[in-house]
Amino acid sequence: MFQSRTHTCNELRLSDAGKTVTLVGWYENMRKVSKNLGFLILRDFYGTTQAVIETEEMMARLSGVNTESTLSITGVVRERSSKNPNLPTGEIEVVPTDIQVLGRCRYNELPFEINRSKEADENTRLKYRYLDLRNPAVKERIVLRCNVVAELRKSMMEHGFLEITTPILTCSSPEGARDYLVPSRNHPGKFYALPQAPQQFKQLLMTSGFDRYFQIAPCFRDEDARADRSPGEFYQLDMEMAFASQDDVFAVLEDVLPPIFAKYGVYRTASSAPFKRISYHDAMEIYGSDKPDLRIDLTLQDAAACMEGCGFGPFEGQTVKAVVFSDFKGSRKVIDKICADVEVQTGNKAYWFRLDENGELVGGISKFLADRKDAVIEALSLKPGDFVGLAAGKKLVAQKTAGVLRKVLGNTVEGHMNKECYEFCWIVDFPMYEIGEESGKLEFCHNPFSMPQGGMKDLTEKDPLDIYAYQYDLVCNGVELSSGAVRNHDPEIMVKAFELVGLGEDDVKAKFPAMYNAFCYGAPPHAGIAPGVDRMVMLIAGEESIREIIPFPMNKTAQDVMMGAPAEVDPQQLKDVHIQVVMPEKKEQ
RNA sequence: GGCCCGAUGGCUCAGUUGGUUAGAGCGCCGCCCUGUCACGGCGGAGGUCGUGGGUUCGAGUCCCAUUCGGGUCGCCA
Repeated sequence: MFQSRTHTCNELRLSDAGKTVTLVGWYENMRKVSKNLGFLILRDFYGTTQAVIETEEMMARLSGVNTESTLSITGVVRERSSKNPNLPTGEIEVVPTDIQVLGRCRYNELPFEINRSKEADENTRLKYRYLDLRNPAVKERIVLRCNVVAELRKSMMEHGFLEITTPILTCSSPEGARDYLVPSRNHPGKFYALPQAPQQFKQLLMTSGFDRYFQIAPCFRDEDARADRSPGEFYQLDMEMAFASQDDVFAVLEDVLPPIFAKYGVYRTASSAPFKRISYHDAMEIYGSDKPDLRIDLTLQDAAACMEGCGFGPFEGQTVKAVVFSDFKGSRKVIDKICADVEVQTGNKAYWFRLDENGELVGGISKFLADRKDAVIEALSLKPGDFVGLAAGKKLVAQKTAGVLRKVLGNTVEGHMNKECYEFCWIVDFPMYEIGEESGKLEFCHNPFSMPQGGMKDLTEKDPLDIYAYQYDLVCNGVELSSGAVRNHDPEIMVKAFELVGLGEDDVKAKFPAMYNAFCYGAPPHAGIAPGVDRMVMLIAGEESIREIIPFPMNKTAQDVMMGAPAEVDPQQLKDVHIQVVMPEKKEQ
């Protein structure tokens, strides 16, 4: 019969010498030194402990037992004659009197070596995720996630927020991402949708009088993945506050997040309150991004004026943005790599030149600037040793490309980035409306729930494109953690806001019936935000891929290669929910 | 859907302007080793080079198509 362990594999110390103990865990490996002497490493969740095999009998117990089998080892703790100071249990070893195999590993070759699984092909790791997770370095990320989530909960509760769960089966939202649909058995032809976010429910909770709500909320969106965006499902620290302003929301997160980042992060320092606030307009002008990495001290400058008429085709009649990098030490090879990276990430070219130590413009597009050297130096305030990166195009394109160039430069070349910290900032004052690129008509910039700054007055009097929303983003180290807003709780302002984009009261009622109706019964002003839990843990862990901090991630194409999802289902199941599958036509050759 | 990169033993990778029998490290198997700890030594097994065409006397290498994976743009209120 299975005998419970007396200690974990990270517990025994020199003071335990002489005790009889039982350890359980995975047979990691054996360093066999002779026929009857070997050092077996047993690993459990907590750590590893060495067992010394020094009798024929015990060696025979392990004959034919593959590594990664689970074992129970009972024996006496003994001081090692040669200690290993690098291990917590390195001063002792267990001399077995009994070894039982608890769960046999049937394969002597694994898809990858457990302790090196992070080097293996990602699809193989995901297929054998249960083996990948045996790797302490992989498992550690999941433990970290647990700790961070627990701290978030604790801190939110301490700030007076109540965790309230909201429905997973709800209805399709007419705005935003593609929904995941769930067919209804009892209501033929009708569908539930998985929530893209608990947005409307949390606003309804405010209307019901719950003053401070939060939830570690699962969110579902059927959109394509990125390195920092898992497909299908993700978690948000969703929160909402009644009778609250933008500043009230900021104050809570400025209090909650930095201590957790500093405690668990790979970097031990985080911005303290208040975080820097940057308007959307300024962020695009100065950083070329609405999610600037403030660890990089480079900024964008306008270069169109001093480049005008220089004869370089891509600059003609375009906005030109420059990033000046002082004391540039990169080689030509590095410059080419930077330009190539920018092109991959933006689809647009980056250009450059340098002001060398002798005060001459050299490299890149410098030959186009020969006739205006002094003017360029003055306009961009250049000093010898400066590198100038450039991007051109329509205003937004030039800004975004230069923004990526700024980021790549800062990350690649030493001198203008202090990596070892978490720099938070708020991006505020987003425009309420924009002219849609495809439609050419006025559209909501972000979401229609936000309160326009200036309220009804601005909606009726101002040019819609000059109206800002109480809409904000939380950014950390160049990663967008969250959007949030002061919500529009006034049905009249809501209808007016919709009228500007050609919709009316009927549309508001049709799209958000519960919320509209609820707001007609006396709603509190309220505001909220929903930072992405996965992205926060990713930043805290210092991981580049979001898959490293999710226990069972899907691959890029939203498949679970371990479980085999998505999968076909039994025809009867389809019949039950009144679904007929129409396969897409195959492409003609 | 567009663009970029990749695919070579179980894992990670090398493979020259196309050239004879496709290599290395780790892992695995066998033997040796009485204090290892990334143990060491000797030997061994294991590869239709993602798939299908093509060019060529000859293709891992060049061309075309295709599949899969990753990154990115679109998309993500």
